[in-house]
Amino acid sequence: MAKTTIADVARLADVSASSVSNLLNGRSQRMRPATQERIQNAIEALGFTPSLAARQLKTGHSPFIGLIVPSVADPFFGCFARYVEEEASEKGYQVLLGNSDRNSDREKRYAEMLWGSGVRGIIFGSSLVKFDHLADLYREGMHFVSFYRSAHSGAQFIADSIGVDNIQATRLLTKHLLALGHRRIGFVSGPTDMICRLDRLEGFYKTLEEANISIDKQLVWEGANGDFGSTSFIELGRQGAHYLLSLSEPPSAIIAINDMHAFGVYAGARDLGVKVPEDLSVAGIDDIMLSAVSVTPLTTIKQPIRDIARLSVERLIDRLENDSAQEPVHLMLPSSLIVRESTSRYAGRPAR
Amino acid sequence: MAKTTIADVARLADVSASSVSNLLNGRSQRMRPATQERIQNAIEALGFTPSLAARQLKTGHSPFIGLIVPSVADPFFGCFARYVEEEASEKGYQVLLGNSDRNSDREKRYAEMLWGSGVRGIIFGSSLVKFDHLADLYREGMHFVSFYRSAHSGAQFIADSIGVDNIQATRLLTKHLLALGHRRIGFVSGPTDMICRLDRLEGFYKTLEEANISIDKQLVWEGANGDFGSTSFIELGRQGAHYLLSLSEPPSAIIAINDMHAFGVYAGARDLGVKVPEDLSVAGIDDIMLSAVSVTPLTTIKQPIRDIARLSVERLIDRLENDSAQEPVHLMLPSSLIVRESTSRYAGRPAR
DNA sequence: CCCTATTAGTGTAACGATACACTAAGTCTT
DNA sequence: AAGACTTAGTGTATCGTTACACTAATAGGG
Repeated sequence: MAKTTIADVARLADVSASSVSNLLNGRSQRMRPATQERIQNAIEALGFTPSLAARQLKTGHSPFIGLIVPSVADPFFGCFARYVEEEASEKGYQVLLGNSDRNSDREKRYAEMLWGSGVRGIIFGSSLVKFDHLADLYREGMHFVSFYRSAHSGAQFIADSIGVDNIQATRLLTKHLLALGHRRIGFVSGPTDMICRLDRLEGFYKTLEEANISIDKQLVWEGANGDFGSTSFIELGRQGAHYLLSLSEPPSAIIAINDMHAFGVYAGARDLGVKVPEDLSVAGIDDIMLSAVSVTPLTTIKQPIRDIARLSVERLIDRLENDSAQEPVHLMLPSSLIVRESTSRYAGRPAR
Repeated sequence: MAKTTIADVARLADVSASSVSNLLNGRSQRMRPATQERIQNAIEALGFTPSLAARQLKTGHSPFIGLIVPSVADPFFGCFARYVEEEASEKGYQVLLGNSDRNSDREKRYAEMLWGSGVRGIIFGSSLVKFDHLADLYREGMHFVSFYRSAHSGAQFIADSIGVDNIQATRLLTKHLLALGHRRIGFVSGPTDMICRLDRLEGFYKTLEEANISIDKQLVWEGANGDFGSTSFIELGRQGAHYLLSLSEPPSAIIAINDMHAFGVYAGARDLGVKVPEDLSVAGIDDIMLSAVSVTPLTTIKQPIRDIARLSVERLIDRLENDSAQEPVHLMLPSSLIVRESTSRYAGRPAR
């Protein structure tokens, strides 16, 4: 119960505390194998584990990284969090989890708590358009890796980012629906406070333009801004579907900003007796686990989430350990269209 | 960039470091309001945050709690993790996340890492039947709160537990199906290495017995034990459905060990052209967010997950802060049956 | 107006590990 | 055999905070 210290080990092994410390820190070439073994035995006999607090106080860094996601209850971010934790754990780091609800105040408060805890690197699962709330911490020396924050943001500083090309993602989706004959395509985006959403919307608009289809702003549902945090993505998707399907000229296909919203669109369509895919094609982005096995398997864009998680952790740890003042890194991984059963050829009539 | 310390604050406010420390630790009655304000201003001017490492080294405890779940990628545990984080954050604690895949070695390794990091309390989202791998840490002084570990376990020690009555849960479900006329009821449990699963199975058996229905062990699918960790709950549910629906006398209803498995059963039924609920009734346990809005909304047992999370955090922090050597606490919260559309009256024929 | 309480602070020794400069032997080299 | 070098360690100050024992000054009571 009373904590065993390096001094206890030293006493038992009949060496100085310095030698124990040397062994612990890989300077084992500085002692004879016999001494090494004696220390090793003492460590095991006492069940000694070094105090991270003391170590951190002395060395100035801790084996923790922060992970801030909108909500780990969302399957996409839950999955991301899992891979991040797995990768970090393999590299000897532990993950401190925070849920931001995409609220910049919460992000800031959380990041500051982490700084106080000695954490010097944070992975963000979301990228708010506004990033300046973290500028102070960045200047103090905090490192950030953001899931998809491309270089085009006008922030006061630029963090590393890793993700997919979101413009390309919706381009693939839009082209797919156009090829199926759809001409009135709805878009359920929710609040466009994140860069990835802005880009997804842009890919959608661009592709329509290129196909010479006039853009009807009515077909883009951004949701109510107020109650965002408390309402789940599913519920938002449902509201979006209700809105779009109640238009005087409803769309025959809907792209949702992500798969959870798409499931909400399923639910909304079902509420109104609209059948997917017969009456309405639906497509999402993310390819969460459920999308493949839902009763109507969802057409979507697969994000290489495991790779993104792995690379994010690698990037962050590299920054942490070789505090290289390199240029920020922006990686864009390929994403791919996965056609399942939720999209079908335009039946020549509106959804309802 | 250079860390500001309590001494910097003291210098600026023209007081001793002790006074700053006193203010920081709520002993503000020991100084005049004017002094207090001077210190406060200095803290803000310098953007000072105390070093947790130093504080921890001195006081011996850290504002961290561990959370170990099978996988945060699973929506149920993701949701649990979110509520735990929220509650902990409100109480000034931060959450260190670990994914165990329900592997006791991983649990142990993780718990030891946490101990080394100064963490003195862990919340477990799963309760392996075997618990002894944590006995050493328990003796050293680690506190555990487990999601549902009832008193009946024959472990070397007993931790606090909070959860629902799982026997009651499957009793409600089984009675519901019996009332709908089902007599051959399948059960997709997956590996029964967790206490909650054992109890759920027990509730199922007991209720059948009470109804004088002979138990056919064939109807209980426990899955392959080997590849467990890597296979998702959905995939397991699907395999279970394939197995049960291919029996010479298939069941007309299936209870799944949780909602994710139930979605897997949906998928498995769909693979074989079996319609839910017309041909097959399906019920789950958990009531995750998706269950209410899936294309066939799922009949399930609602777990008061938010309350469980809240109480778990409260319990743990109480143990941490008032190291009361009280008796272990075992709380059982009520759960309730939620009937949706995935269960229907027995049609008088087997599923296929 | 002296003695005792109270108020408003301060000084110092830890907490446990580490890095660096140091030393006392032993080993080469020529 | 003397000097240089290597090996195998050790001593000590330090990281930033806190708890506790301490003190100086003011206030109150008789």
